[in-house]
Amino acid sequence: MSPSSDQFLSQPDRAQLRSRLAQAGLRATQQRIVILESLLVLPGHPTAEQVHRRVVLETPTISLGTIYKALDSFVASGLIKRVAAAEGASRRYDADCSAHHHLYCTDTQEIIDYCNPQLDLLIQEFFAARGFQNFQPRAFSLHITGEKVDAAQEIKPL
Amino acid sequence: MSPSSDQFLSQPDRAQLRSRLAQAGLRATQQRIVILESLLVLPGHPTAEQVHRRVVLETPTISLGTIYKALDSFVASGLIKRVAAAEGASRRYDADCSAHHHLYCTDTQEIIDYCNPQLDLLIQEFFAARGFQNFQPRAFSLHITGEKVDAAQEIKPL
DNA sequence: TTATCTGCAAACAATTTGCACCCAC
DNA sequence: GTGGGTGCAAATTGTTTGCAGATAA
Repeated sequence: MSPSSDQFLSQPDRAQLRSRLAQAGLRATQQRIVILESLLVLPGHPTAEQVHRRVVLETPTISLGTIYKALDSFVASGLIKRVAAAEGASRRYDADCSAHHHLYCTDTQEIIDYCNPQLDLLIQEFFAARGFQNFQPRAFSLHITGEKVDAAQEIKPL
Repeated sequence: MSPSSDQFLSQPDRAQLRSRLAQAGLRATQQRIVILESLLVLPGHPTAEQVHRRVVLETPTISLGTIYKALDSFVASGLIKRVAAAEGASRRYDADCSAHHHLYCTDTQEIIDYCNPQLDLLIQEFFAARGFQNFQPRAFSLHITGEKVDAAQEIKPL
């Protein structure tokens, strides 16, 4: 996270968000800019409702339907992804499309990004050695369930 | 899979299903027995609808509501699990609660079980060496997306 | 200018709930 | 016998759709 702590739309600023939308071939409307910004800023991979709750603070007239339509078009263009989750009723989204893994906190329902290139390599090498019989893999992602703990607490091996 | 190919309820027979339900502390009703059997037999991790479609063949008066209630109680008791999925609108369930991974076929939407103790060990060792800072892991599961292919086709490394 | 997006409201789909009756323990 | 389960229908929740007016390119 970069500095600045005051108002909305500070660090991933409008110009950056605009170009991100443009690169994905999407029209950079006010609504989409704020929606994308919320996806980047909200922790734990938000639902449409959670995005809406944040976005109305800035753009009070925005409708939930617009959130759904924007999220659909973001996913269709590859700008964001739907997150695989076993819990909950609502769809959740991830603005980070680079390869990474997820930590599922059973207490808070948060889904936390976990990136570890060494682990990726380890798994890739494993599959290169003994791969699959009737399946062509394209990508993989590790889902680790557990609980968030204080920095102070001891963490036991799995 | 064991032999026999005639009618429903052959290999995981009623007695076994009964005791599985009993062990989970659930009443072994006719409906629950057939629902649990369908979960074990249907490929690719079914939705409530898919379970219902199979179960009505055997028990025509069973209602979709009963399927939902049964699935809820199965999950609550730990008999089955909800499956993490990024695609689709409906919840999907897994009757196998032992540690295993999933192959997500982007063509058929099937979710195929993948079990590999060597891989599990490799990942466990990796986390034992350099684990997490603020997260206590309890379990992990690898999600591999790709496509099913014929046995004949060549499979390329990821 | 014009194709696309937005906001609203209605429609839809998936899941849950309430309740009278039934059945496994 | 009785507490929990079933079936039905109605209610709720999450998401999609249709369309008239607004707006980015």
